Amino acid sequence: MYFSIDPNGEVPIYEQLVRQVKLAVADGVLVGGQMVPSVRQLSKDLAINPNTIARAYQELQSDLVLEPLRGRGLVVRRDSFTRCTKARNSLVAETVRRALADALSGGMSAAELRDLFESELAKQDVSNGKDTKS
Amino acid sequence: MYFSIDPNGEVPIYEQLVRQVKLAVADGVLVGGQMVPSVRQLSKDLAINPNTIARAYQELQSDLVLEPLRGRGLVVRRDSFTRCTKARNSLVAETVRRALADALSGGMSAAELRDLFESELAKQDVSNGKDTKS
Amino acid sequence: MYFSIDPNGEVPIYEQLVRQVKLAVADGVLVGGQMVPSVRQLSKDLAINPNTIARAYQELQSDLVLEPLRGRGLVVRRDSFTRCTKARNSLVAETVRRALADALSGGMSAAELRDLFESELAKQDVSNGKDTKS
Amino acid sequence: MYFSIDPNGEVPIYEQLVRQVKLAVADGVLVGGQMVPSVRQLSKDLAINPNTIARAYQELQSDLVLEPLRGRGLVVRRDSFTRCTKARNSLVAETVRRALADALSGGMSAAELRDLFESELAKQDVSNGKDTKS
DNA sequence: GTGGTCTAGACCACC
DNA sequence: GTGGTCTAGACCACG
Repeated sequence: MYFSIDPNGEVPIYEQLVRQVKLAVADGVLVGGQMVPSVRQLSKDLAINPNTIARAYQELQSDLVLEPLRGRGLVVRRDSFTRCTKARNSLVAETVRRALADALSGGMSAAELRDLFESELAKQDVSNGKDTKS
Repeated sequence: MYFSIDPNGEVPIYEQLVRQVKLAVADGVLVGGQMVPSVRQLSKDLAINPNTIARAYQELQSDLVLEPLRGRGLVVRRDSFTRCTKARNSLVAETVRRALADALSGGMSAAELRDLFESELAKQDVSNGKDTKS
Repeated sequence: MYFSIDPNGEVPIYEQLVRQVKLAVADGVLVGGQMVPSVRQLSKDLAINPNTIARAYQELQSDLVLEPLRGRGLVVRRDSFTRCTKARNSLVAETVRRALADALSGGMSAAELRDLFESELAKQDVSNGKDTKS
Repeated sequence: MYFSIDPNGEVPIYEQLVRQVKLAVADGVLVGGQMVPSVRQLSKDLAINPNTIARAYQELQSDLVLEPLRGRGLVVRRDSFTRCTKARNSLVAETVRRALADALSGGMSAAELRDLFESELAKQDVSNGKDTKS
């Protein structure tokens, strides 16, 4: 289970991590009870400062997604699947809402918008389709 | 023609302004040759620091949306409609793309996603319907 | 409005700050809309690293006690009084509960416990009485 | 005589053990000369790392609560009852003091505080009453 | 001026 | 080994 980080993107690194962990839980890639990579390990793998990883893990704890096994590491909470699914839904809904608001206030018709949505969906769904189908 | 600014939102105030001007041009609410409010005027109307307005207008000039009318203010460039429409399209496309990426990597099915999109579209399209239809 | 920090105590500095801010809001010393000292200012006043202050303020934001006025600083949210009062109550209740649990499981009688409580209350209430009464 | 450990609580496991042993001595559940369970035994019973048990027992020896019986294990010192009672008292007093400090600095009135104390006392005293009385 | 992010490196407690 | 805390200092975006 690995994460892909864009250190030069506009969204902070720690937030990319937080989001990806939540999405992974919602997707079922990370399941309750499973350990996440240690701070030091991830730090090496992603070539990112340990403090940045720690901050992401910290936020995931206060969001009740991870919990500490003291002295041993961090695990995904068993009750976090529902929470992460909800988080995913509101995250996506919010982004969709922003897209709609911009589109409509910019005079884009509902038809154009729907076309754009479907074409983008076709692109991304295909590329992920193989994994999803298996 | 007024703008609605959310001073506590996550997107910077100056960027909200830039975006709203571009969307207004794409929508046809602002047309070539039309003057935009003066920095001082907008600053009072929106209760926002004049520097922030100035920064937005400056960016709109370097984006070739506005141009100065020597000593009299700023006007919408006559060739900016196409440009703003393109900007709107790529802006919306980008947001849609992000929503799709998050949704799919979080295990949301294409069907769920489409439902969410349509329901949000129904909400916002209805509320804007009157203006759009005219 | 100043805070008293014990840098050598067992509780982390940033948490002492978080708690004191919440208690100050519950007490009415900090009211909605009021600005809190800037990170740099507090950092100088308390002789504490700015990052530590920032972390406390960060937590206070995610706890919906503070909100940013972008570019200008942080203010107490107008709806945080109730929240902080509740936080105070559960904080105190939790501590009392722990004291009771230890006392009873250690064979201390309810009478002894009540005496101890009243005597400590007399001590601290007197010392704060003057300020409270005014 | 068994201990109840919360491995995810905020207080370290070894300290929970130390405290519970002292409280048991103060309560009279553990008396001078009595043996405590072996490290290996407790480790299995509580599903806790033996090192953690060992650390707690070590601390209890340096606190003069336990003493080794050469080659046979650890026993409660005959003079430890008074010591543990004092430890219990200062432990409880300290916790009460912290609760009071937080309550008063958070604007909670002495009356509210007393109510809270009595209600919590009623709860816990009732539930422990049967055991205590027997 | 404000807060936010990231890096670097040190030290600690816990298991 | 694990995470947690703190310090130091740099850089950035925002108003």
